[in-house]
Amino acid sequence: MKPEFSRRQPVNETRCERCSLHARCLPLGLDLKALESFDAIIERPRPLKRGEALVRQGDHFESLYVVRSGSLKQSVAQEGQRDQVTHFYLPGELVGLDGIGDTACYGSVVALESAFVCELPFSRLEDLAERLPELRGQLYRCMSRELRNDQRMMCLLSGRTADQRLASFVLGLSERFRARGCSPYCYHLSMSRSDIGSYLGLALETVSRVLGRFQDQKLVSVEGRELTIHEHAALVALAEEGVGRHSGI
Amino acid sequence: MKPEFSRRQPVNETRCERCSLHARCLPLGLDLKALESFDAIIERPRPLKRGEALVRQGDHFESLYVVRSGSLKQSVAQEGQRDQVTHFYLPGELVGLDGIGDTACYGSVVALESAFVCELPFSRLEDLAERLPELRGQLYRCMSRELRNDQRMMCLLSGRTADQRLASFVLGLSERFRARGCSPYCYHLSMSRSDIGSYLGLALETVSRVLGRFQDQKLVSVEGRELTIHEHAALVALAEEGVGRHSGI
DNA sequence: CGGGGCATTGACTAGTGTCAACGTTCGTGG
DNA sequence: CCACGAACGTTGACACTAGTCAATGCCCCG
Repeated sequence: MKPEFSRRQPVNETRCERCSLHARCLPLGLDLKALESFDAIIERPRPLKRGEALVRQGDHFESLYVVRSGSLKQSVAQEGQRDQVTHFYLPGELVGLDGIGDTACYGSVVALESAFVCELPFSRLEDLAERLPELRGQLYRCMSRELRNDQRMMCLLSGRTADQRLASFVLGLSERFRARGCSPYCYHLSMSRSDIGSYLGLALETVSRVLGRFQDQKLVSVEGRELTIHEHAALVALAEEGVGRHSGI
Repeated sequence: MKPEFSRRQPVNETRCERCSLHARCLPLGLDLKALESFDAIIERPRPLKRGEALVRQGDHFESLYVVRSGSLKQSVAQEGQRDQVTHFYLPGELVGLDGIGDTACYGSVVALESAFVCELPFSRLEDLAERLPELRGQLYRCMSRELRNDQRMMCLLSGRTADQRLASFVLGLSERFRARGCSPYCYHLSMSRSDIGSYLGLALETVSRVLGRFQDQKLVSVEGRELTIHEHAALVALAEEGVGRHSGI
């Protein structure tokens, strides 16, 4: 019988060395000795319940976090405007990079379901990076990758139709699940339609309608939050289709 | 008579020590000795003519660049879709952070007018950062700041009306000019309406119409590419107004 | 002087947002 | 264990923002 993560003492389970996310996590490429030093600065994982906040907008920035299990969303509150969801985080992803060098955290990060995270106090991470060139490189790479992701998102938001946005979203999650060894064709949406809408710049009603349409067209099946992809290629074609908004070719 | 930058031998003019952008540039906070090491790795500035490319999408990533004068835009070409403008760069700003850790440059960067840039070969910058903790910190801070900017942009694109986007855009440029010691109330737009539209996720006709409306409302004057802000406060109010799209409060 | 890029303006319309009503699921507490 | 309420999701009707297409004018450069 496989021991269930949340039932066991988390302390031992979280040694990086033994962590199943090792291959996709920040310390990628560190040798064993370096990995141990890295391991030593991790604050032992914090369990979060659905809806619980990991950081709140405006909190003093102190740490990065890596998702170990579960999923989270980042959202920013603006001037009497509805909260805007800016990121979803899956296991192995790094939370908080946008707070570096700023006093306060840019947005709130909230668990979408039960989750565990590892905390990396940034000052200790910086000290360690001084001695470990590999770690430094990894940090740069992570931030840069995030910059590229954000830019892809900007392109998505400014140039594409609702259908294209949702196709990209569904495919993006699929890819991220695949990379984690989960099924890329059948997965669970831990976020609400409203979260998806906020993230994609659409009304939640539009999200619902477009997913319904995708289902009618047999591209996917959606049952509540369970999503199955039937026509991957068609979704890709849709997402990349030349005729977005202000297309002009 | 003030010597004009572009007429003099650029080699001497570009010593960081003497550079007027010193206070807003990457080596901020380095002591004199460190500054000299930093100076030593800079490839001497490249002049660019309007429309000339600094990097092309897909080029092998090798260097970061700092704008010394003039302005540039980054744009990414996607699958048979019109190019999408993702950034405008003003003097002192760092170009290319999104290429770190990737083999290829994410987008093309093109001069919007005559411009000079300093080239920082990344491998040499990394070596130097090993010895200079201050420089490391600056790099992190720059990347993180860019992450925050991109996120602000994502919020703008996904939640706000055309009027709000343009108000934010005009104010954002104003702020950036102010920080550089230029007039925040009267400045030159080096980009076309089409570039602005692409950047803001609007049709160029919409940009033109909204700027026209702002002018009718006496918020700004626009004559070609010369822009004057008359009612700063009103623009701020407009940009922050709670009723964007899918507002719901 | 002519041409090409850029900007403006108008007419029309498609795509989404908004509002509203209703259905479904889940969790809580009696 | 069941009943209730709240949160979430779906669907329809309608309105309106912003995109598209098209015509025209302006300005700079060769």
